[in-house]
Amino acid sequence: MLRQVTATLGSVSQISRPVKAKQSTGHGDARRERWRGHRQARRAEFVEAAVRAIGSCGAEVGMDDIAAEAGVSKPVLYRHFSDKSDLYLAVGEWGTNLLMERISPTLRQEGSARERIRRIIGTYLGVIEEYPELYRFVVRRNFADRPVQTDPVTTEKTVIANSLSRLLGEYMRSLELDSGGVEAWSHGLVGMVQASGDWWLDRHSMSRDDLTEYLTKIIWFAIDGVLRAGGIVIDPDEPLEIVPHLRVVEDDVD
Amino acid sequence: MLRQVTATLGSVSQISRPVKAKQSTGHGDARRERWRGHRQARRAEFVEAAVRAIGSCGAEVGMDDIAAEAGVSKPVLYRHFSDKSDLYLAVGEWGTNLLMERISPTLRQEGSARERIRRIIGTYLGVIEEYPELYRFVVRRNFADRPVQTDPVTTEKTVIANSLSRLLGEYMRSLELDSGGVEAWSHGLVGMVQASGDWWLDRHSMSRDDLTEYLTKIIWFAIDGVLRAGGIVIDPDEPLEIVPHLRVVEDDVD
DNA sequence: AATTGCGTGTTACGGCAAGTAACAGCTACC
DNA sequence: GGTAGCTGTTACTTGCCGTAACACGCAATT
Repeated sequence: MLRQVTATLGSVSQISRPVKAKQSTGHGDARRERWRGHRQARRAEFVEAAVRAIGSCGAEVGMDDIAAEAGVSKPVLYRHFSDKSDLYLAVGEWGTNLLMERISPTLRQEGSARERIRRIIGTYLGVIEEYPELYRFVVRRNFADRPVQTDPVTTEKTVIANSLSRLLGEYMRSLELDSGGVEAWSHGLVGMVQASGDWWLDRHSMSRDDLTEYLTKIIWFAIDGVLRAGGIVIDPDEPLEIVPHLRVVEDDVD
Repeated sequence: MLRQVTATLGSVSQISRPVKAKQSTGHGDARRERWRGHRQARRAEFVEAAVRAIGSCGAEVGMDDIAAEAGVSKPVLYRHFSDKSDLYLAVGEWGTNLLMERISPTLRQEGSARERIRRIIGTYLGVIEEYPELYRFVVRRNFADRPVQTDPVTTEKTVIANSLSRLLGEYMRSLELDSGGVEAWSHGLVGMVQASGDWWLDRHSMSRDDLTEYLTKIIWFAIDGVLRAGGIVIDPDEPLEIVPHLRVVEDDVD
């Protein structure tokens, strides 16, 4: 199960730090080429180890812990990750990937607008409930030393919010509505779900289904309001004719 | 200006770490009592120094920087703050306090529901725009070493969300609606505004007024939807008859 | 077959920032 | 005067990220 997800991680990693196409750099050497796949596999393996270490040690793992979990010593880790942030970022990608792998199929299923929202939120809450320590690790970021732009969570949240932006933007434009607020709304909605999940994870004062229902309700109202303001009324329980397709990271490559 | 805000900080600090009422503990000594006010003043002074240091050094200030800014050496700092988190928490409180000091008066003004929402959001965005480094410092938390419950931002966000909960809860109950989702919604809305602000601060891809307008719009739609679902319709531009009063931290003391 | 490139791995160290002795002086209560 | 509680210092320890230096293995080149 984990393996399947990780299998796709290599390509994702390429996105953040694209592999230099080093074929024919003077002394064209087949050796570097030969190892490339292996290096990716190794990286993924270490990311998995990190995920396991986070699960056992909690969100405050050190590099030594992760190295130990992977069964190697620290310098080995640093051959594959430039620094802690790099690894953390990879872990974040792993999490995003897992989340997307679970959300995508629900989007391909039939369902009304509200039902789709419900499934996305339910899936999200399910994931953070399943990996609470990983979630904390990713979300409670500790990168005071790094520039803001490279911050893992910001990056991951941005990825998700951007997907949502594209989705909403398409809808809005296809309905010929002003899409000026779409980006802000996307980031806002993502933040809303994240914050609620954060709070819920700490307190657990209601069931997951209840929270899912409450969030679905308010988000639907928000979207419905925007549509109504544009003169469009959609029945929340009618199947959607426009089927959305999430494009997560692939579009960002080229 | 800053001084005014800080003047109230002493009492806020008491909330998080209540001063042991040590009068008449065997050897009732007037000396401790005499210094108490002084210690609070000192703490506040250091918090201000920290805020200044954050402004100049950026969010990744060290304790040495702060000590230098305050014109003392590090151990002095540690006489007033048990550790870094303690100081950070105090800085967070300072920020929350500033925010609340600015929001409160706008709530006492007349205005429709939508206008009130707009003012709160606009004020919030104004504050984080005015203190971007401070904001990053507080929000991009780095406390992997501390238990989750004592996390500064969580604490501060919870404070705000709780105020909102009380506010919304009162409304809902006075309108005889189900208030079960109020807490989740509050945390969600706070997170939504925070996330949007975060994104906006990084990108600055639209004016503050535009973002305020977009957020106001979607939040109003959300609230309006909840009310309509309960059979209540409120004109967003009519003055509110039920005037809210924010009670921020005072209620948490006893 | 020998060399060379790129991977594997180790132990031990450097460096930076948080936090802590240990020490010394000042003021006001008792 | 003695002492409690503050003022302040320099110099240290600790912990963790990250690195230097060194050794081995395998396959491609020569």
